[in-house]
Amino acid sequence: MSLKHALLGFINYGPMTGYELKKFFDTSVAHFWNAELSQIYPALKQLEGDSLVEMKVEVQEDRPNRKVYSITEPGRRELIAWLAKPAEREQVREPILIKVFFGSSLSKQDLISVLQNCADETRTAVTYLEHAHQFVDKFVEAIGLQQEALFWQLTIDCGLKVHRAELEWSEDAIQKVKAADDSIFENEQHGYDGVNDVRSAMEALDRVKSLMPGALAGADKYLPSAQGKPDQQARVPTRTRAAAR
Amino acid sequence: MSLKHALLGFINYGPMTGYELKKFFDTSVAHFWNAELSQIYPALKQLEGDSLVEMKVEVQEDRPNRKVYSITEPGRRELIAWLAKPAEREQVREPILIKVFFGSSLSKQDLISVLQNCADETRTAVTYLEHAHQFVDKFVEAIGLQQEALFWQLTIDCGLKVHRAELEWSEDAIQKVKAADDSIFENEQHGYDGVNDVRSAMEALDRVKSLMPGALAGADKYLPSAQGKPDQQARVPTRTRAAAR
DNA sequence: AGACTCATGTAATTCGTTACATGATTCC
DNA sequence: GGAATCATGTAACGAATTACATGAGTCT
Repeated sequence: MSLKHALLGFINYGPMTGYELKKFFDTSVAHFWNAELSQIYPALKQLEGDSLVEMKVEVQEDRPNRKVYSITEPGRRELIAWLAKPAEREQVREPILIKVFFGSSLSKQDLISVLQNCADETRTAVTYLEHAHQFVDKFVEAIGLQQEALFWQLTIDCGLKVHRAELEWSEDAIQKVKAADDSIFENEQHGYDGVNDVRSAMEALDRVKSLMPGALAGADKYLPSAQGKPDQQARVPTRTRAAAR
Repeated sequence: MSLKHALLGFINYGPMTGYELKKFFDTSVAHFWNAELSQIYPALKQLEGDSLVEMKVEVQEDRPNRKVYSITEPGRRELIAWLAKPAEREQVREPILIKVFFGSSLSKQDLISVLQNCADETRTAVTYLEHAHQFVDKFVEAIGLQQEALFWQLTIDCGLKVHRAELEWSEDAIQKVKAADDSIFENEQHGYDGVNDVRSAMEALDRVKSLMPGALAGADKYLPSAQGKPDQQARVPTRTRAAAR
């Protein structure tokens, strides 16, 4: 679980409270990780239960008491062990791509609007990250932690490259959609009973798979969902489903 | 919720069962959406409850009965309305970037290994998507659905661009880490009580924010977590915390 | 007066994964 | 004989979001 380790990482900078952790999240790793206070507080309790952090109550008169968490030796060891392990890949989920995938059901104009909106939002993200770069420069100078700059900037570099690629794609996609023949849009969906069609599509799928042996072999490595499953052999079914028609 | 609409999208191609839907997911949108059968079956029930799809049991002797779902008119309307709406942005979560962000706690070699692993996995993903491109070409030809090719290929284009950008970044990052001074690694963390340090860092944060008015103004638009919240004014606190030391 | 800061949480709900359960048939 | 295909699910768990709750103090 990444959240707990991210918390450990921040607490390793110095003892702090849940409230402060939230602030650090929002101003430093917000572009690749978010955490709500309602998630941070229970997570801290669990870390404490596992003896990875220690808590001290700091009594305040004018304000609510603070619970200051500091890292323990086992906590530091756990953090470093986790950091050195290969990173898990999260399953990608892109609603925009679902919309594009089923784009033939939309009018050309509606699809372009959806893509335009995506491009605009991505552009905002890129602008944000460009500022973030300068922000980090000034911040590390202000607190004298120049040795952290490389690592922090690298995370921004990643976001910038990826978002610029996405922006490029969406602008490109708009051009391709504009250039496309009108006939492929607002696809009238056929009302037939479909059993034959879906089954024959499935057979075609199997046939193409067998024509491209190993073509999709990367899937089980690439997709987190298929990890560990053996490389299954694609083949044409012997009992042809056409007999059922 | 995207899953239900993705299911609607597939069922709109023609009536099919949950089991078949899973196959379509795995061979066509797996690179940007995954769904387990245990999630698909209840989702179909809900869609049926909302009258967006209809179910017919197809009795089979040699195999378990099939529940074939077909889309209804309200279902088609709901699908098209959803497709035309601007796409939600999912919160990005990148464990690899957490590791890089706290990279100063690792040895140079350990950080390079983590990045190397990331690069290798990303390369596999790129190769997979390159094959997927050809796969779609052959498949649309086999079933005579050339009019869908553009939309399907666009989703692969997006994955390719984004993953190539990520690959470029990770190779770049490896070079930068290799070139970095050894002294910035295996950062010995200070055991002091930290209250002053974290608080002064927080003050520095506020100061830099006020030096760059509007620099991080994009955050609330860019980050899904902060959407809708008003553009808050960054300012230097008047009651200086230094008094508390 | 109203909003925001500081500071803590709990509860409900959604979304998704993993594990468990069944059972005939068919492939190697 | 063992694995996989076909075909349906349920149950438990984990991660994350949203809503709710409290309450003094400070800023505009």
